[in-house]
Amino acid sequence: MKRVTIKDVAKEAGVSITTVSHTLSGGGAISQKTREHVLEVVERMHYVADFKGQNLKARSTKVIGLFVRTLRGTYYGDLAQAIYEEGSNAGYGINVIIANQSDKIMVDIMNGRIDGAIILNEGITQKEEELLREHEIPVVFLDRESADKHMSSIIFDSYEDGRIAGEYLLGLGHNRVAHIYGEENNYDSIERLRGFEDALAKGGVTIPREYILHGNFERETACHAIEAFIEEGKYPMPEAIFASNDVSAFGCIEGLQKKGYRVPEDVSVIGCDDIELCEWYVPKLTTIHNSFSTQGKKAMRLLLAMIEQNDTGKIEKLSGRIVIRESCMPKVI
Amino acid sequence: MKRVTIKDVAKEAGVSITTVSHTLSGGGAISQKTREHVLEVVERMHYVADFKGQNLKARSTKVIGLFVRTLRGTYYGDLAQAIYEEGSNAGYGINVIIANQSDKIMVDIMNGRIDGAIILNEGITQKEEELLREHEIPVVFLDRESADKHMSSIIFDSYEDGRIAGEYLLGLGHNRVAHIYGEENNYDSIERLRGFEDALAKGGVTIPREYILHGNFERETACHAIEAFIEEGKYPMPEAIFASNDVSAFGCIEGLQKKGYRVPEDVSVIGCDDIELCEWYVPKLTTIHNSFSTQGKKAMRLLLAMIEQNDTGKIEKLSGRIVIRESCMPKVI
DNA sequence: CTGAAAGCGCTTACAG
DNA sequence: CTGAAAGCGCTTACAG
Repeated sequence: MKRVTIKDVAKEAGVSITTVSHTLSGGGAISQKTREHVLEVVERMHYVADFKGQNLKARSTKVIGLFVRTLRGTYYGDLAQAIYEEGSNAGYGINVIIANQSDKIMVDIMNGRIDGAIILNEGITQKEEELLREHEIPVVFLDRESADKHMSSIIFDSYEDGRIAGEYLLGLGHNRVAHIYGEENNYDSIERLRGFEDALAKGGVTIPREYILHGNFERETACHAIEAFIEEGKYPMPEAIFASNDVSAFGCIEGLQKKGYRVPEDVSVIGCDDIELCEWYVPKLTTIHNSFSTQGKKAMRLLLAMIEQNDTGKIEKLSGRIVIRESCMPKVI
Repeated sequence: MKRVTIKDVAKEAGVSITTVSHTLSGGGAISQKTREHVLEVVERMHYVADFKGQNLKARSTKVIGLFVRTLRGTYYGDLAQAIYEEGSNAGYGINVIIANQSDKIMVDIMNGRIDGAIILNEGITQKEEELLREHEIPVVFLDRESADKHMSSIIFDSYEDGRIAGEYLLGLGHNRVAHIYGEENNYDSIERLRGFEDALAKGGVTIPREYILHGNFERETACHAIEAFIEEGKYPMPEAIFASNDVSAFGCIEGLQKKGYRVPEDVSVIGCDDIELCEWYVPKLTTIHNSFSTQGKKAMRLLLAMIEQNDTGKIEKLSGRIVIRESCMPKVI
């Protein structure tokens, strides 16, 4: 790589580097004539200030980091896009950093390359969280509830999602219901089931252990789980199923159809998240809508408020809302 | 933010910053005793070397940038993931940078924050491309054919994709075929249609202008286009349709079904790309498979070869292959 | 209005 | 084996 430095520009223009720096930054008084001349040379030499040299002194890098474990799946696109848009408006760039190992992530956060971080990574330990806190690095978590002077969280109210699903199925008259559980030990999986059970309990319905199948948030796993349940044939078919996310709801429907059950005529299925595909699927999926772009937008705003206004961090929960489509129907009596 | 610098560590450990730097980098001989002591202090103070200071001198940042216009859609996840994995193995981090304006992208590339770039952005002009070339910045393009000492391209052979689709439909006996065109002025749109037409021509089939509908790579647009075509009712129904990508194929199928046509019994539909959804859809979509993870992997390898081995850039085309599922069937005579 | 100089946090010959 | 010093590419008081 051939780098053109401020020195090269200064020499070429016949001025000091101070003058070049000032005309570029707008700080300091420069005569119209000098300014124009310097700008002309800068343009001609295609000079771009080195990021590292520039920010070594100036500190703020005006870039924020979004740390994720993967970019696969439909969520991340919406999330990242919203963060990007919100950041751009405020003059910040966004770097999406894909990383698994939490120790490496910590280095990336703490090595001064970014002004703040938005983190979606359950692998960050309690200890590492503490470190972020000590070093006063502005952070917003998307997967846990932590707040401090420089730390915020913006998460979905998964308990509420489950509660809404339970209430809806109950209202439809179903009382033999099943659940496709999400990823093991995942916050959302746990909360969605908890909310679901609490809602059902209010209607006097409990959900037996055998009716909790494991979908791991995956289509295939969910499909196999429901097929296995049906093949076993030990328990009567549920009238309705709440799947912990849309993808596993699709898998569940696929399994049901393979075994000859119609959705929603024989079994109602409700999902969670409301990914784009819900609208295309046959039957169109009834689900609980969670807006990832809202999450991204709010996360960025919170982060910016901490960085620029020195605001104190906080925890915000986003509520889902039900989107009724075609995959559920009232119990036929 | 509270930054712990190498100076702080040196003072705390009672050694020079040279010693701290050496024990951390492994360069220079340090006694076992000093090394352990320094490491202990580093650990205790949670010292992480500043990225900017470190690389200002050392030049290489060991991070490569992936520049995209958006992260929405299913392609980017696979692409970014593959690049990430390939880069990790070689000790490189990856920063996905979402950006639209090509001038801003140029600054991000040229300001020395990355060692090389993988670019998926048609907005980069000829002039800007020239600039990259002059500055000898290692770059691989994912959306154009450019090669130079430090510049490579790795693209899909979209002409071949179209050709395969045409040959397949022809083999099925169809001779009244339509096409759902992709995005206007897009390289892939153009090439896919060109390959498709060439293949058909070999079988003596031409595709009239009226049978080229505009889907813009979008589901809804494709759906409306085919519905409008049917409503107009001026031309006989095509026996088979090649959609420029899978998403518009889904839209096309949806439109056909709305109008009472069955796929593939009444009309065969073939897509292009082979996104995950093809496997789930009803009917499962026959399509041309393009592997975005292969593209990402190869792009990263090419880039690394240019950066580390000083290899010369080159252009590589990836061929698609047909994946036959359920959305096409032979012409019934 | 302009420039010499100090300094940001690091690395790296070089001397001892 | 250890450290003082130069230097990476910038910015920013400060002097003139």
